[in-house]
Amino acid sequence: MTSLPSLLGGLDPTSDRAVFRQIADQLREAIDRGRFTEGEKLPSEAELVEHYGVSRMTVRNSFSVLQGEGLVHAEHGKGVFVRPRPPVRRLASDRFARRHREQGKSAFIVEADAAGSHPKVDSLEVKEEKATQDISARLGSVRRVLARRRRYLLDGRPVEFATSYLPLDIARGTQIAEPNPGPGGIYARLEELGHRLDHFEEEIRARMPSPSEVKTLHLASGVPVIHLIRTAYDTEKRPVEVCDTVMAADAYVLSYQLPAT
Amino acid sequence: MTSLPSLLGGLDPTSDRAVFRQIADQLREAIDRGRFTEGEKLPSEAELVEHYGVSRMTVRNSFSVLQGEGLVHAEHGKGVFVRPRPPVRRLASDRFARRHREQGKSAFIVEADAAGSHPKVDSLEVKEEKATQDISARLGSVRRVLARRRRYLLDGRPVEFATSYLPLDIARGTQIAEPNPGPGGIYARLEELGHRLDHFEEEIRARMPSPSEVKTLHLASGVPVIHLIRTAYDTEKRPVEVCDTVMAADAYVLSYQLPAT
DNA sequence: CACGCATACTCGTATAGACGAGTGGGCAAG
DNA sequence: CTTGCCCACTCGTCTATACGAGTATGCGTG
Repeated sequence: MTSLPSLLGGLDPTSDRAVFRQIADQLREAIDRGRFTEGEKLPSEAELVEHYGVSRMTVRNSFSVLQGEGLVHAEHGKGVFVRPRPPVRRLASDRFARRHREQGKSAFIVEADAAGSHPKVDSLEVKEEKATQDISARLGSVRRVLARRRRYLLDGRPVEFATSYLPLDIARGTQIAEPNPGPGGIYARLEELGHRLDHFEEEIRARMPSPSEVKTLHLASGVPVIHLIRTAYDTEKRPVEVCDTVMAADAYVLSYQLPAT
Repeated sequence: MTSLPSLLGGLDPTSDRAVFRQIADQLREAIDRGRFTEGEKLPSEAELVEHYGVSRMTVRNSFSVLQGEGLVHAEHGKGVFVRPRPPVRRLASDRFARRHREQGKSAFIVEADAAGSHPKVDSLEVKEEKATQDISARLGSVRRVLARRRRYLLDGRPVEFATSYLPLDIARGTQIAEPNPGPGGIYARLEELGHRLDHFEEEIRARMPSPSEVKTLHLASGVPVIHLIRTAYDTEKRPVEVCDTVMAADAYVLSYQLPAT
Protein backbone atom coordinates (compact mmCIF):
# COMPACT_ATOMS: atom_id res chain seq x y z
CA MET A 1 0.00 0.00 0.00
CA THR A 2 1.49 3.29 -1.14
CA SER A 3 0.91 6.17 1.25
CA LEU A 4 -1.57 8.84 0.30
CA PRO A 5 0.85 11.77 0.29
CA SER A 6 2.89 10.06 -2.39
CA LEU A 7 -0.18 9.56 -4.55
CA LEU A 8 -2.00 12.80 -4.03
CA GLY A 9 -0.08 16.05 -3.33
CA GLY A 10 -1.42 18.84 -1.17
CA LEU A 11 -3.71 21.81 -1.61
CA ASP A 12 -2.77 25.25 -2.81
CA PRO A 13 -4.35 27.70 -0.36
CA THR A 14 -3.38 30.67 -2.54
CA SER A 15 -5.26 29.29 -5.52
CA ASP A 16 -8.71 30.68 -6.16
CA ARG A 17 -9.79 27.25 -7.33
CA ALA A 18 -12.24 25.77 -4.87
CA VAL A 19 -10.78 23.18 -2.54
CA PHE A 20 -13.20 20.45 -3.62
CA ARG A 21 -12.20 21.11 -7.24
CA GLN A 22 -8.52 20.87 -6.39
CA ILE A 23 -9.15 17.53 -4.72
CA ALA A 24 -11.24 16.34 -7.69
CA ASP A 25 -8.45 17.46 -10.03
CA GLN A 26 -5.87 15.46 -8.14
CA LEU A 27 -8.00 12.34 -8.04
CA ARG A 28 -8.85 12.71 -11.73
CA GLU A 29 -5.22 13.07 -12.63
CA ALA A 30 -4.25 10.09 -10.52
CA ILE A 31 -6.86 8.03 -12.32
CA ASP A 32 -5.79 9.30 -15.74
CA ARG A 33 -2.19 8.43 -14.97
CA GLY A 34 -3.19 4.94 -13.99
CA ARG A 35 -2.28 5.34 -10.32
CA PHE A 36 -5.74 3.98 -9.71
CA THR A 37 -6.80 1.37 -12.21
CA GLU A 38 -10.23 0.24 -13.40
CA GLY A 39 -12.35 -1.15 -10.63
CA GLU A 40 -9.83 -0.14 -7.99
CA LYS A 41 -11.00 1.41 -4.75
CA LEU A 42 -10.13 5.04 -4.13
CA PRO A 43 -9.14 6.23 -0.66
CA SER A 44 -12.15 6.40 1.64
CA GLU A 45 -13.78 9.70 2.55
CA ALA A 46 -12.26 9.47 6.02
CA GLU A 47 -8.77 8.95 4.62
CA LEU A 48 -9.08 11.95 2.33
CA VAL A 49 -10.47 14.08 5.17
CA GLU A 50 -7.37 13.11 7.11
CA HIS A 51 -4.99 13.65 4.21
CA TYR A 52 -6.24 17.06 3.11
CA GLY A 53 -7.40 18.35 6.46
CA VAL A 54 -10.83 19.31 5.17
CA SER A 55 -14.34 18.44 6.24
CA ARG A 56 -16.09 15.36 5.00
CA MET A 57 -18.64 17.27 2.93
CA THR A 58 -15.82 18.83 0.96
CA VAL A 59 -14.43 15.43 0.10
CA ARG A 60 -17.88 14.18 -0.84
CA ASN A 61 -18.27 17.22 -3.05
CA SER A 62 -15.10 16.20 -4.91
CA PHE A 63 -16.42 12.70 -5.39
CA SER A 64 -19.69 14.03 -6.75
CA VAL A 65 -17.76 15.99 -9.37
CA LEU A 66 -16.00 12.84 -10.52
CA GLN A 67 -19.26 10.91 -10.45
CA GLY A 68 -20.85 13.48 -12.70
CA GLU A 69 -18.01 12.97 -15.13
CA GLY A 70 -18.67 9.26 -15.12
CA LEU A 71 -15.19 8.53 -13.80
CA VAL A 72 -16.05 6.85 -10.51
CA HIS A 73 -18.99 5.26 -8.77
CA ALA A 74 -19.73 4.80 -5.08
CA GLU A 75 -20.93 1.59 -3.46
CA HIS A 76 -22.68 1.92 -0.15
CA GLY A 77 -20.77 0.21 2.59
CA LYS A 78 -17.79 -0.59 0.36
CA GLY A 79 -16.14 2.48 -1.05
CA VAL A 80 -15.68 4.60 -4.15
CA PHE A 81 -14.29 2.84 -7.19
CA VAL A 82 -12.85 3.76 -10.56
CA ARG A 83 -15.62 2.95 -12.99
CA PRO A 84 -14.60 0.10 -15.28
CA ARG A 85 -15.26 0.63 -18.97
CA PRO A 86 -17.65 -2.10 -20.02
CA PRO A 87 -17.18 -3.96 -23.26
CA VAL A 88 -18.85 -1.99 -26.02
CA ARG A 89 -21.24 -3.24 -28.63
CA ARG A 90 -20.41 -2.04 -32.09
CA LEU A 91 -23.39 -1.33 -34.26
CA ALA A 92 -22.42 -1.32 -37.91
CA SER A 93 -24.53 0.48 -40.47
CA ASP A 94 -25.11 -2.75 -42.42
CA ARG A 95 -26.60 -4.52 -39.41
CA PHE A 96 -29.99 -4.63 -41.07
CA ALA A 97 -28.75 -5.79 -44.44
CA ARG A 98 -30.93 -8.46 -45.96
CA ARG A 99 -28.12 -11.00 -45.93
CA HIS A 100 -27.97 -10.87 -42.13
CA ARG A 101 -31.67 -11.65 -41.98
CA GLU A 102 -31.55 -14.97 -43.79
CA GLN A 103 -30.43 -16.84 -40.70
CA GLY A 104 -32.78 -17.83 -37.95
CA LYS A 105 -31.78 -15.94 -34.86
CA SER A 106 -32.07 -12.26 -34.01
CA ALA A 107 -29.20 -9.95 -34.85
CA PHE A 108 -28.63 -9.18 -31.19
CA ILE A 109 -28.30 -12.82 -30.16
CA VAL A 110 -26.07 -13.83 -33.05
CA GLU A 111 -23.75 -10.92 -32.60
CA ALA A 112 -23.44 -11.27 -28.83
CA ASP A 113 -22.80 -15.00 -29.07
CA ALA A 114 -20.02 -14.29 -31.54
CA ALA A 115 -18.48 -11.79 -29.12
CA GLY A 116 -18.55 -14.38 -26.34
CA SER A 117 -21.19 -12.58 -24.27
CA HIS A 118 -24.36 -14.00 -22.80
CA PRO A 119 -27.24 -12.13 -24.44
CA LYS A 120 -30.77 -12.00 -23.19
CA VAL A 121 -33.96 -10.26 -24.28
CA ASP A 122 -36.66 -9.59 -21.75
CA SER A 123 -39.66 -7.54 -20.64
CA LEU A 124 -41.31 -8.06 -23.97
CA GLU A 125 -44.62 -6.30 -24.35
CA VAL A 126 -46.70 -6.33 -27.49
CA LYS A 127 -49.86 -4.28 -27.63
CA GLU A 128 -51.95 -1.94 -29.64
CA GLU A 129 -51.99 1.66 -28.48
CA LYS A 130 -52.59 5.25 -29.47
CA ALA A 131 -49.71 6.74 -31.42
CA THR A 132 -47.94 9.74 -29.94
CA GLN A 133 -47.88 12.82 -32.11
CA ASP A 134 -44.25 12.20 -33.04
CA ILE A 135 -44.74 8.54 -33.94
CA SER A 136 -47.86 9.34 -35.87
CA ALA A 137 -46.03 11.96 -37.91
CA ARG A 138 -43.19 9.58 -38.68
CA LEU A 139 -45.52 6.79 -39.75
CA GLY A 140 -47.61 9.07 -41.94
CA SER A 141 -50.52 10.15 -39.75
CA VAL A 142 -51.68 6.89 -38.28
CA ARG A 143 -53.82 7.06 -35.13
CA ARG A 144 -53.20 3.71 -33.54
CA VAL A 145 -50.14 1.48 -33.74
CA LEU A 146 -48.81 -1.88 -32.70
CA ALA A 147 -46.04 -1.33 -30.15
CA ARG A 148 -43.39 -3.97 -29.48
CA ARG A 149 -41.23 -3.22 -26.42
CA ARG A 150 -38.19 -5.18 -25.32
CA ARG A 151 -35.04 -4.80 -23.29
CA TYR A 152 -31.65 -6.24 -24.23
CA LEU A 153 -29.10 -7.50 -21.74
CA LEU A 154 -25.48 -8.54 -22.11
CA ASP A 155 -24.03 -10.78 -19.42
CA GLY A 156 -26.90 -9.77 -17.18
CA ARG A 157 -26.45 -6.05 -17.67
CA PRO A 158 -29.26 -4.16 -19.42
CA VAL A 159 -27.79 -2.13 -22.25
CA GLU A 160 -30.67 -1.15 -24.48
CA PHE A 161 -34.40 -0.57 -24.39
CA ALA A 162 -36.33 -0.44 -27.63
CA THR A 163 -39.88 0.01 -28.88
CA SER A 164 -41.00 -0.71 -32.42
CA TYR A 165 -44.15 0.96 -33.72
CA LEU A 166 -46.02 -0.39 -36.74
CA PRO A 167 -49.21 0.73 -38.46
CA LEU A 168 -52.12 -1.51 -37.49
CA ASP A 169 -53.18 -2.15 -41.08
CA ILE A 170 -49.83 -3.83 -41.66
CA ALA A 171 -49.22 -5.62 -38.39
CA ARG A 172 -52.59 -6.61 -36.98
CA GLY A 173 -53.28 -10.31 -37.11
CA THR A 174 -49.85 -11.21 -38.44
CA GLN A 175 -46.96 -12.90 -36.70
CA ILE A 176 -45.60 -9.38 -36.06
CA ALA A 177 -48.29 -9.04 -33.41
CA GLU A 178 -47.03 -12.18 -31.65
CA PRO A 179 -44.43 -12.00 -28.87
CA ASN A 180 -42.08 -14.07 -31.00
CA PRO A 181 -42.03 -12.70 -34.54
CA GLY A 182 -40.17 -15.72 -35.91
CA PRO A 183 -36.84 -16.15 -37.71
CA GLY A 184 -35.28 -12.99 -39.09
CA GLY A 185 -37.44 -10.76 -36.90
CA ILE A 186 -40.15 -8.35 -37.92
CA TYR A 187 -38.21 -7.12 -40.94
CA ALA A 188 -38.33 -10.60 -42.41
CA ARG A 189 -42.09 -10.74 -41.76
CA LEU A 190 -42.61 -7.31 -43.30
CA GLU A 191 -40.92 -8.45 -46.48
CA GLU A 192 -43.00 -11.64 -46.57
CA LEU A 193 -46.07 -9.43 -46.31
CA GLY A 194 -45.01 -7.67 -49.47
CA HIS A 195 -43.34 -4.65 -47.89
CA ARG A 196 -39.92 -4.98 -49.44
CA LEU A 197 -37.62 -2.75 -47.45
CA ASP A 198 -35.91 0.04 -49.32
CA HIS A 199 -33.96 2.07 -46.80
CA PHE A 200 -33.76 3.20 -43.17
CA GLU A 201 -33.45 6.65 -41.66
CA GLU A 202 -31.78 6.94 -38.30
CA GLU A 203 -31.81 9.98 -36.02
CA ILE A 204 -29.28 10.08 -33.21
CA ARG A 205 -29.28 12.20 -30.10
CA ALA A 206 -27.36 11.99 -26.83
CA ARG A 207 -28.60 13.26 -23.48
CA MET A 208 -28.73 12.43 -19.82
CA PRO A 209 -31.22 9.71 -18.92
CA SER A 210 -34.56 10.31 -17.24
CA PRO A 211 -35.06 8.68 -13.83
CA SER A 212 -37.08 5.88 -15.41
CA GLU A 213 -34.29 5.20 -17.92
CA VAL A 214 -31.77 5.12 -15.08
CA LYS A 215 -33.91 2.44 -13.49
CA THR A 216 -34.55 0.36 -16.60
CA LEU A 217 -30.94 0.39 -17.76
CA HIS A 218 -29.36 0.33 -14.26
CA LEU A 219 -27.30 3.35 -15.24
CA ALA A 220 -24.57 4.70 -13.02
CA SER A 221 -24.60 8.44 -12.58
CA GLY A 222 -22.52 10.21 -15.19
CA VAL A 223 -23.55 7.83 -17.97
CA PRO A 224 -25.53 9.45 -20.81
CA VAL A 225 -27.84 7.63 -23.17
CA ILE A 226 -27.86 7.47 -26.93
CA HIS A 227 -31.35 7.95 -28.27
CA LEU A 228 -31.81 6.46 -31.72
CA ILE A 229 -34.98 6.70 -33.79
CA ARG A 230 -35.05 4.54 -36.88
CA THR A 231 -37.70 4.66 -39.56
CA ALA A 232 -37.93 1.82 -42.08
CA TYR A 233 -39.32 2.58 -45.55
CA ASP A 234 -40.55 0.08 -48.09
CA THR A 235 -39.96 0.36 -51.81
CA GLU A 236 -43.21 2.32 -52.16
CA LYS A 237 -41.55 4.96 -49.94
CA ARG A 238 -44.05 4.20 -47.23
CA PRO A 239 -42.79 4.22 -43.61
CA VAL A 240 -43.60 0.76 -42.26
CA GLU A 241 -41.90 0.83 -38.87
CA VAL A 242 -40.45 3.29 -36.37
CA CYS A 243 -38.05 1.91 -33.79
CA ASP A 244 -37.28 4.07 -30.77
CA THR A 245 -34.15 2.91 -28.96
CA VAL A 246 -32.44 4.13 -25.80
CA MET A 247 -28.95 2.76 -25.23
CA ALA A 248 -26.51 3.03 -22.34
CA ALA A 249 -23.89 5.24 -23.97
CA ASP A 250 -20.98 3.50 -22.31
CA ALA A 251 -21.93 0.22 -23.91
CA TYR A 252 -22.12 1.32 -27.53
CA VAL A 253 -20.20 2.58 -30.48
CA LEU A 254 -22.26 3.29 -33.57
CA SER A 255 -20.56 2.95 -36.90
CA TYR A 256 -21.78 4.20 -40.26
CA GLN A 257 -20.48 3.98 -43.75
CA LEU A 258 -21.38 6.82 -46.10
CA PRO A 259 -20.82 7.09 -49.82
CA ALA A 260 -18.95 10.22 -50.95
CA THR A 261 -21.36 10.39 -53.87
CA MET B 1 -47.13 35.00 -8.84
CA THR B 2 -48.61 31.66 -7.88
CA SER B 3 -47.80 30.58 -4.35
CA LEU B 4 -45.34 27.78 -3.82
CA PRO B 5 -47.68 25.37 -2.02
CA SER B 6 -49.96 25.35 -5.05
CA LEU B 7 -47.05 24.51 -7.33
CA LEU B 8 -45.14 22.07 -5.22
CA GLY B 9 -46.91 19.76 -2.73
CA GLY B 10 -45.37 18.64 0.52
CA LEU B 11 -43.03 15.89 1.68
CA ASP B 12 -43.97 12.38 2.68
CA PRO B 13 -42.17 11.70 5.95
CA THR B 14 -43.20 8.03 5.89
CA SER B 15 -41.56 7.49 2.52
CA ASP B 16 -38.13 5.90 2.51
CA ARG B 17 -37.23 8.06 -0.43
CA ALA B 18 -34.64 10.64 0.59
CA VAL B 19 -36.01 14.11 1.18
CA PHE B 20 -33.76 15.72 -1.42
CA ARG B 21 -34.97 13.18 -3.98
CA GLN B 22 -38.59 13.92 -3.15
CA ILE B 23 -37.93 17.62 -3.67
CA ALA B 24 -36.10 16.92 -6.91
CA ASP B 25 -39.01 14.73 -8.05
CA GLN B 26 -41.51 17.50 -7.41
CA LEU B 27 -39.44 20.10 -9.20
CA ARG B 28 -38.85 17.73 -12.12
CA GLU B 29 -42.52 17.00 -12.41
CA ALA B 30 -43.42 20.68 -12.24
CA ILE B 31 -40.98 21.32 -15.07
CA ASP B 32 -42.25 18.40 -17.11
CA ARG B 33 -45.80 19.61 -16.71
CA GLY B 34 -44.82 23.04 -17.90
CA ARG B 35 -45.47 24.76 -14.57
CA PHE B 36 -42.00 26.19 -15.08
CA THR B 37 -41.17 26.93 -18.66
CA GLU B 38 -37.88 27.13 -20.53
CA GLY B 39 -35.60 29.79 -19.17
CA GLU B 40 -37.89 30.47 -16.23
CA LYS B 41 -36.46 30.97 -12.78
CA LEU B 42 -37.20 28.30 -10.20
CA PRO B 43 -37.93 29.25 -6.57
CA SER B 44 -34.75 30.33 -4.81
CA GLU B 45 -33.01 28.08 -2.33
CA ALA B 46 -34.28 30.22 0.51
CA GLU B 47 -37.87 29.95 -0.67
CA LEU B 48 -37.66 26.18 -0.93
CA VAL B 49 -36.03 25.96 2.50
CA GLU B 50 -39.02 27.90 3.79
CA HIS B 51 -41.57 25.88 1.85
CA TYR B 52 -40.31 22.42 2.75
CA GLY B 53 -38.90 23.22 6.16
CA VAL B 54 -35.55 21.63 5.40
CA SER B 55 -32.00 22.89 5.55
CA ARG B 56 -30.40 24.71 2.68
CA MET B 57 -27.97 21.89 1.86
CA THR B 58 -30.88 19.56 1.29
CA VAL B 59 -32.39 21.93 -1.22
CA ARG B 60 -29.04 22.38 -2.94
CA ASN B 61 -28.72 18.63 -3.10
CA SER B 62 -32.04 18.49 -4.98
CA PHE B 63 -30.84 21.11 -7.42
CA SER B 64 -27.65 19.18 -8.03
CA VAL B 65 -29.71 16.13 -8.97
CA LEU B 66 -31.62 18.14 -11.55
CA GLN B 67 -28.43 19.72 -12.79
CA GLY B 68 -26.92 16.29 -13.32
CA GLU B 69 -29.94 15.44 -15.44
CA GLY B 70 -29.36 18.52 -17.52
CA LEU B 71 -32.77 19.92 -16.60
CA VAL B 72 -31.71 23.13 -14.87
CA HIS B 73 -28.68 25.34 -14.52
CA ALA B 74 -27.69 27.76 -11.78
CA GLU B 75 -26.45 31.28 -12.31
CA HIS B 76 -24.45 32.80 -9.51
CA GLY B 77 -26.24 35.80 -8.06
CA LYS B 78 -29.33 35.29 -10.16
CA GLY B 79 -31.05 32.00 -9.50
CA VAL B 80 -31.67 28.53 -10.85
CA PHE B 81 -33.33 28.33 -14.23
CA VAL B 82 -34.97 25.72 -16.40
CA ARG B 83 -32.40 25.00 -19.05
CA PRO B 84 -33.64 26.13 -22.44
CA ARG B 85 -33.27 23.65 -25.27
CA PRO B 86 -31.02 25.33 -27.78
CA PRO B 87 -31.77 25.10 -31.48
CA VAL B 88 -30.23 21.92 -32.79
CA ARG B 89 -28.08 21.48 -35.80
CA ARG B 90 -29.14 18.61 -37.97
CA LEU B 91 -26.31 16.73 -39.59
CA ALA B 92 -27.54 14.73 -42.54
CA SER B 93 -25.58 11.80 -43.84
CA ASP B 94 -25.23 13.39 -47.27
CA ARG B 95 -23.58 16.50 -45.85
CA PHE B 96 -20.30 15.61 -47.54
CA ALA B 97 -21.82 14.75 -50.88
CA ARG B 98 -19.82 16.08 -53.78
CA ARG B 99 -22.66 18.29 -54.95
CA HIS B 100 -22.56 20.27 -51.71
CA ARG B 101 -18.89 20.91 -52.28
CA GLU B 102 -19.19 22.66 -55.61
CA GLN B 103 -20.16 25.95 -54.02
CA GLY B 104 -17.65 28.26 -52.46
CA LYS B 105 -18.35 28.39 -48.76
CA SER B 106 -17.89 25.79 -46.06
CA ALA B 107 -20.77 23.46 -45.25
CA PHE B 108 -21.05 24.85 -41.74
CA ILE B 109 -21.39 28.47 -42.86
CA VAL B 110 -23.84 27.75 -45.67
CA GLU B 111 -26.08 25.61 -43.52
CA ALA B 112 -26.10 28.01 -40.56
CA ASP B 113 -26.85 30.98 -42.77
CA ALA B 114 -29.77 29.10 -44.24
CA ALA B 115 -31.08 28.37 -40.75
CA GLY B 116 -30.86 32.05 -39.86
CA SER B 117 -28.04 31.65 -37.35
CA HIS B 118 -24.80 33.57 -37.13
CA PRO B 119 -22.02 31.06 -37.65
CA LYS B 120 -18.39 31.57 -36.80
CA VAL B 121 -15.27 29.46 -36.99
CA ASP B 122 -12.35 30.26 -34.70
CA SER B 123 -9.26 29.10 -32.86
CA LEU B 124 -7.87 27.65 -36.04
CA GLU B 125 -4.55 25.92 -35.62
CA VAL B 126 -2.72 24.17 -38.42
CA LYS B 127 0.48 22.32 -37.64
CA GLU B 128 2.48 19.19 -38.19
CA GLU B 129 2.69 16.85 -35.25
CA LYS B 130 3.30 13.30 -34.15
CA ALA B 131 0.32 11.03 -34.73
CA THR B 132 -1.25 9.38 -31.71
CA GLN B 133 -1.40 5.62 -31.82
CA ASP B 134 -5.09 5.71 -32.66
CA ILE B 135 -4.78 8.26 -35.45
CA SER B 136 -1.77 6.45 -36.86
CA ALA B 137 -3.70 3.18 -36.98
CA ARG B 138 -6.64 4.79 -38.71
CA LEU B 139 -4.47 6.49 -41.32
CA GLY B 140 -2.49 3.34 -42.06
CA SER B 141 0.60 3.59 -39.86
CA VAL B 142 1.77 7.11 -40.51
CA ARG B 143 4.14 8.64 -37.97
CA ARG B 144 3.56 12.33 -38.44
CA VAL B 145 0.45 14.15 -39.59
CA LEU B 146 -0.89 17.55 -40.47
CA ALA B 147 -3.43 18.57 -37.84
CA ARG B 148 -6.10 21.17 -38.54
CA ARG B 149 -7.99 22.30 -35.42
CA ARG B 150 -11.00 24.59 -35.36
CA ARG B 151 -13.99 25.45 -33.24
CA TYR B 152 -17.46 26.18 -34.56
CA LEU B 153 -19.85 28.68 -32.98
CA LEU B 154 -23.51 29.42 -33.62
CA ASP B 155 -24.82 32.79 -32.49
CA GLY B 156 -21.76 33.13 -30.29
CA ARG B 157 -22.18 29.75 -28.62
CA PRO B 158 -19.45 27.16 -29.22
CA VAL B 159 -21.07 23.93 -30.36
CA GLU B 160 -18.33 21.82 -31.88
CA PHE B 161 -14.59 21.33 -31.76
CA ALA B 162 -12.91 19.40 -34.52
CA THR B 163 -9.45 18.26 -35.57
CA SER B 164 -8.61 16.88 -39.00
CA TYR B 165 -5.54 14.72 -39.41
CA LEU B 166 -3.94 14.14 -42.80
CA PRO B 167 -0.86 12.18 -43.86
CA LEU B 168 2.06 14.53 -44.49
CA ASP B 169 2.85 13.07 -47.91
CA ILE B 170 -0.57 14.21 -49.06
CA ALA B 171 -0.99 17.54 -47.31
CA ARG B 172 2.46 19.08 -46.91
CA GLY B 173 3.07 22.08 -49.09
CA THR B 174 -0.50 22.16 -50.44
CA GLN B 175 -3.28 24.58 -49.69
CA ILE B 176 -4.50 22.03 -47.15
CA ALA B 177 -1.62 23.15 -44.95
CA GLU B 178 -2.84 26.76 -45.12
CA PRO B 179 -5.21 28.20 -42.53
CA ASN B 180 -7.74 28.81 -45.28
CA PRO B 181 -8.03 25.72 -47.46
CA GLY B 182 -10.07 27.51 -50.13
CA PRO B 183 -13.52 26.94 -51.59
CA GLY B 184 -15.11 23.56 -50.88
CA GLY B 185 -12.73 22.88 -47.99
CA ILE B 186 -10.04 20.24 -47.73
CA TYR B 187 -12.18 17.59 -49.41
CA ALA B 188 -12.24 19.69 -52.57
CA ARG B 189 -8.45 20.10 -52.37
CA LEU B 190 -7.95 16.37 -51.81
CA GLU B 191 -9.91 15.60 -54.97
CA GLU B 192 -7.91 18.17 -56.93
CA LEU B 193 -4.77 16.42 -55.73
CA GLY B 194 -6.01 13.20 -57.30
CA HIS B 195 -7.51 11.60 -54.22
CA ARG B 196 -11.03 11.10 -55.44
CA LEU B 197 -13.16 10.37 -52.38
CA ASP B 198 -14.92 7.04 -52.28
CA HIS B 199 -16.63 6.79 -48.91
CA PHE B 200 -16.53 7.84 -45.27
CA GLU B 201 -16.65 5.81 -42.09
CA GLU B 202 -18.06 7.45 -38.99
CA GLU B 203 -17.80 6.16 -35.44
CA ILE B 204 -20.10 7.68 -32.85
CA ARG B 205 -19.82 7.63 -29.10
CA ALA B 206 -21.50 9.65 -26.36
CA ARG B 207 -19.99 10.39 -22.96
CA MET B 208 -19.62 13.11 -20.37
CA PRO B 209 -17.13 15.81 -21.31
CA SER B 210 -13.66 16.18 -19.85
CA PRO B 211 -12.96 19.41 -17.94
CA SER B 212 -11.13 20.82 -20.95
CA GLU B 213 -14.10 20.06 -23.19
CA VAL B 214 -16.41 21.76 -20.71
CA LYS B 215 -14.22 24.83 -21.02
CA THR B 216 -13.86 24.83 -24.79
CA LEU B 217 -17.54 24.25 -25.47
CA HIS B 218 -18.85 26.26 -22.48
CA LEU B 219 -20.91 23.25 -21.48
CA ALA B 220 -23.46 23.40 -18.70
CA SER B 221 -23.29 20.52 -16.27
CA GLY B 222 -25.49 17.64 -17.32
CA VAL B 223 -24.74 18.07 -21.01
CA PRO B 224 -22.95 15.12 -22.62
CA VAL B 225 -20.85 15.28 -25.75
CA ILE B 226 -21.11 13.35 -28.97
CA HIS B 227 -17.72 12.13 -30.08
CA LEU B 228 -17.56 11.47 -33.80
CA ILE B 229 -14.55 10.07 -35.61
CA ARG B 230 -14.76 10.16 -39.39
CA THR B 231 -12.29 8.53 -41.75
CA ALA B 232 -12.31 9.51 -45.42
CA TYR B 233 -11.18 6.93 -48.00
CA ASP B 234 -10.19 7.60 -51.59
CA THR B 235 -11.04 5.31 -54.47
CA GLU B 236 -7.78 3.42 -53.93
CA LYS B 237 -9.23 2.49 -50.49
CA ARG B 238 -6.55 4.56 -48.84
CA PRO B 239 -7.52 6.56 -45.73
CA VAL B 240 -6.71 10.18 -46.57
CA GLU B 241 -8.15 12.03 -43.59
CA VAL B 242 -9.35 11.39 -40.07
CA CYS B 243 -11.59 14.00 -38.49
CA ASP B 244 -12.08 13.87 -34.73
CA THR B 245 -15.09 15.91 -33.63
CA VAL B 246 -16.53 16.66 -30.21
CA MET B 247 -20.00 18.19 -30.21
CA ALA B 248 -22.23 19.61 -27.49
CA ALA B 249 -24.89 16.91 -27.45
CA ASP B 250 -27.73 19.35 -26.80
CA ALA B 251 -26.97 21.18 -30.03
CA TYR B 252 -27.02 18.26 -32.44
CA VAL B 253 -29.12 15.63 -34.05
CA LEU B 254 -27.29 13.29 -36.38
CA SER B 255 -29.22 11.79 -39.21
CA TYR B 256 -28.23 8.87 -41.41
CA GLN B 257 -29.80 7.18 -44.34
CA LEU B 258 -29.01 3.49 -44.80
CA PRO B 259 -29.84 1.24 -47.70
CA ALA B 260 -31.71 -1.94 -46.78
CA THR B 261 -29.44 -3.65 -49.30
C1' DC C 1 -30.00 63.62 -15.15
C1' DA C 2 -25.92 60.60 -14.32
C1' DC C 3 -23.08 58.34 -11.46
C1' DG C 4 -21.75 55.61 -7.58
C1' DC C 5 -22.61 53.34 -3.53
C1' DA C 6 -25.32 50.73 -0.16
C1' DT C 7 -28.11 46.97 0.30
C1' DA C 8 -30.70 42.91 -0.27
C1' DC C 9 -31.01 38.96 -2.69
C1' DT C 10 -28.97 35.20 -5.26
C1' DC C 11 -25.85 30.97 -5.39
C1' DG C 12 -20.87 29.08 -4.00
C1' DT C 13 -17.92 27.16 -0.60
C1' DA C 14 -16.69 25.20 3.68
C1' DT C 15 -17.08 23.54 8.58
C1' DA C 16 -18.77 20.44 12.34
C1' DG C 17 -21.74 17.31 13.88
C1' DA C 18 -25.27 13.66 14.00
C1' DC C 19 -27.51 9.47 12.80
C1' DG C 20 -28.69 5.74 9.42
C1' DA C 21 -27.62 1.79 6.66
C1' DG C 22 -24.88 -1.60 3.88
C1' DT C 23 -20.63 -4.65 4.16
C1' DG C 24 -17.35 -7.72 5.87
C1' DG C 25 -14.35 -9.65 9.26
C1' DG C 26 -13.59 -11.55 13.71
C1' DC C 27 -14.99 -13.70 17.69
C1' DA C 28 -17.79 -16.33 20.75
C1' DA C 29 -21.30 -19.65 21.51
C1' DG C 30 -23.23 -23.83 20.16
C1' DC D 1 -16.49 -26.67 12.45
C1' DT D 2 -20.55 -23.88 11.82
C1' DT D 3 -23.60 -20.44 13.11
C1' DG D 4 -24.79 -16.03 14.53
C1' DC D 5 -23.76 -11.74 16.49
C1' DC D 6 -21.01 -7.65 17.20
C1' DC D 7 -18.21 -4.20 15.61
C1' DA D 8 -15.53 -1.42 12.63
C1' DC D 9 -15.56 0.68 8.45
C1' DT D 10 -17.86 2.34 4.44
C1' DC D 11 -21.01 5.73 2.14
C1' DG D 12 -25.93 8.18 2.52
C1' DT D 13 -28.69 11.75 4.48
C1' DC D 14 -29.63 15.84 7.02
C1' DT D 15 -29.03 19.93 10.12
C1' DA D 16 -27.12 24.42 11.39
C1' DT D 17 -23.98 27.91 10.62
C1' DA D 18 -20.73 30.99 8.49
C1' DC D 19 -18.66 33.73 5.11
C1' DG D 20 -17.71 34.91 0.15
C1' DA D 21 -18.99 36.63 -4.29
C1' DG D 22 -22.01 37.91 -8.28
C1' DT D 23 -26.36 40.63 -9.50
C1' DA D 24 -29.87 43.97 -9.44
C1' DT D 25 -32.20 47.75 -7.52
C1' DG D 26 -32.94 51.96 -5.53
C1' DC D 27 -31.53 55.97 -3.45
C1' DG D 28 -28.72 59.83 -2.56
C1' DT D 29 -25.14 62.77 -4.06
C1' DG D 30 -22.98 65.54 -7.34
